[in-house]
Amino acid sequence: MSTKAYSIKDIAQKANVSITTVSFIINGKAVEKNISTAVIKRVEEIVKAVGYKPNQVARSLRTGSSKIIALIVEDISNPFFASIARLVEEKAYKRGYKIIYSSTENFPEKMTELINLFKSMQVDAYIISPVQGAEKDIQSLMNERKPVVLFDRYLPSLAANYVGVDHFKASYDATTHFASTYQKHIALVTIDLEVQQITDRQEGYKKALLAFDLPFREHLVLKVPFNQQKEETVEQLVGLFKEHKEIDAVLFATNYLAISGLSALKKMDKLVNDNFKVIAYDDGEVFKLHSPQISAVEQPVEEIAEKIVSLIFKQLNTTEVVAKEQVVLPAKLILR
Amino acid sequence: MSTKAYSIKDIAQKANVSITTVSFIINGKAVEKNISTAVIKRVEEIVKAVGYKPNQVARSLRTGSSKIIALIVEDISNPFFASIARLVEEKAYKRGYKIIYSSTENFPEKMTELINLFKSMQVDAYIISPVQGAEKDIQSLMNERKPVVLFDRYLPSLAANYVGVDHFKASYDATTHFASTYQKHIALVTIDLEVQQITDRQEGYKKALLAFDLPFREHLVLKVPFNQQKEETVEQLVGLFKEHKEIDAVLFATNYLAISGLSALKKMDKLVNDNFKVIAYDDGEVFKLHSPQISAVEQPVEEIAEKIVSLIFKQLNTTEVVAKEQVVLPAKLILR
DNA sequence: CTGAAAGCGCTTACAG
DNA sequence: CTGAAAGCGCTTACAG
Repeated sequence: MSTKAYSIKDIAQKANVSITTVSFIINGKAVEKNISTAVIKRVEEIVKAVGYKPNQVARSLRTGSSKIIALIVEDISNPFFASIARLVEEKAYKRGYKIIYSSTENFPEKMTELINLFKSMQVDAYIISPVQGAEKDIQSLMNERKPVVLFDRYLPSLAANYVGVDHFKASYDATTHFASTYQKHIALVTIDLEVQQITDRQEGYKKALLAFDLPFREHLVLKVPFNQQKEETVEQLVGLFKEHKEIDAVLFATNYLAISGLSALKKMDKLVNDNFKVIAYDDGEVFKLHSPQISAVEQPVEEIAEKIVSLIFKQLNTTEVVAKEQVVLPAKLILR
Repeated sequence: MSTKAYSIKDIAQKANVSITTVSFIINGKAVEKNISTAVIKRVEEIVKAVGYKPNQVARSLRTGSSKIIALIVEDISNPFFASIARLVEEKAYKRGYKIIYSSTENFPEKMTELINLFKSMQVDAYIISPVQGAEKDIQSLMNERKPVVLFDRYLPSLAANYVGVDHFKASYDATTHFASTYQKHIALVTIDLEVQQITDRQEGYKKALLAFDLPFREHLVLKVPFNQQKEETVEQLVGLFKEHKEIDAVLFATNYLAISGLSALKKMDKLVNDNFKVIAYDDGEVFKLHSPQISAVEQPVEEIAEKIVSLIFKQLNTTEVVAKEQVVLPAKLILR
């Protein structure tokens, strides 16, 4: 039963040629190496007959390339990351690469550990949604000339490839939409992380208020602690809405904050309508099926994934140093 | 800049010992092998100083173990699979294993290809949500004594480890709930796959009707083609609800069917209430935030993941043949 | 047109 | 208490 896998040696023996010849043939170098058609045919038939697959581990050890790409995100089950994971997998697979993933839960130590682990696995390239404090680790990867693409979060101190969304514009547009429909007390619900893609959203909100001569009111900006339990966030939001009855519009800076927000409203029996408008971040079925439907800032997942993969393979396909690119894609404001 | 990684040889040289000694020390066999404390200390200090990490690829080639577990599902971005992926990753990571994933999109050929690929990567174990027609491939894995755990879908012809949910009981209970609140025309919306976990849901529905002396009406069961576009499904559902105005309850057999169903209702401006009840499959924020809230059959994701991982490691931790287990967990009917 | 041999970085049976 | 050496399964520079 327990059929030991065939090795290149077995094939060579069966075909009565050297393993060199077999290697050339299975690697498509037969013609280049002037192997006779008779030999090629004989070897290929044996390969097919016994179902021989070259041992990738041995190949990796010899070539230094594993055909594996690491995907490091905060949480693979987050719908945004799960979608990216799916699309990236599909695109990489077509090019003969597999994806190995891991979730950092936003811990820099976990990030360090993961990168070391992946290094020792001779992973060929890295797609990373970085945490604050991962700069040295990522820099070390780049020093070793490993293809790296950061996404979602930007690390300003790092000259790295990056694919993300224009969060400033997204929240500027969202806030502008509120202001242009004469909402006067626009709240922003965000998290207390000092990372660029979050602060950008706050800046966009501020600047849009300014453009409409609306005052920036500190107390209308709620910064929810990162990693806080949902129940607690809902409580905080109920508090905010009760305390500031003048609020007539809310922009939520993340998907899950918007979900907590809608839960809070449901709890309070408060309706979303022209006197209380809502825009969520990242679109999803939740928002489409809500009554009324909820407007949302949609990140272009397909384009993000495509860009990530193309940047990775641009590096993988050359030994030269490729100029770093920072790609910022527009989000789409979907009004409902 | 491009610092080549240190090898065991480098460490041995620096420490003035053989690579054998270094190997024993880094593998925790120093005491067992009676290495002197002085040597141990010297080597450990050098290892730490240069940040040496053993090359996993070389180790894999030598030992035949990669410390990688393959996760093969239909679609990693499906929330159910994404949650499982997350939990399995976390649990495996704690035990020193990493997860490599791939989506089959329900194609048996992709499944075959993936398994061959993973074999050549010397993956240590397999967690698979199988497609119909993958029996031989999975059997070949088991013949090679690779730990395998199937989940979500059961393949009756295979004596394999399996973790899943009692779908018969889940839909029996859901239908019973409808019947006991005097709904008379209970529809079932399912897909046209002849896999056990789907047919079980139909059987549960049928048997529950029978128990309440309700007739089984063919035209109240809609079998949506697998892989059909959402828009088309919504149209079909609108058609069903319009044509059969007598329907007063609907059980949806999957998460996405329920979402299509709610979209259809929204489109028709038809409300969910005591005259038209709905139960969805797999719980989620969509159902909690819907107005009114939607009842749902919830699969115990945490328990499923825990059981999968424990079955995998039971096999990984022994060389003996472990008796196969079929674990069927109860779903939870959440009434709202 | 084809092959012998070195070497990728480890682990481990064997020897002393 | 420690080391020399074989070998895991490949690829490739070199030789003929």
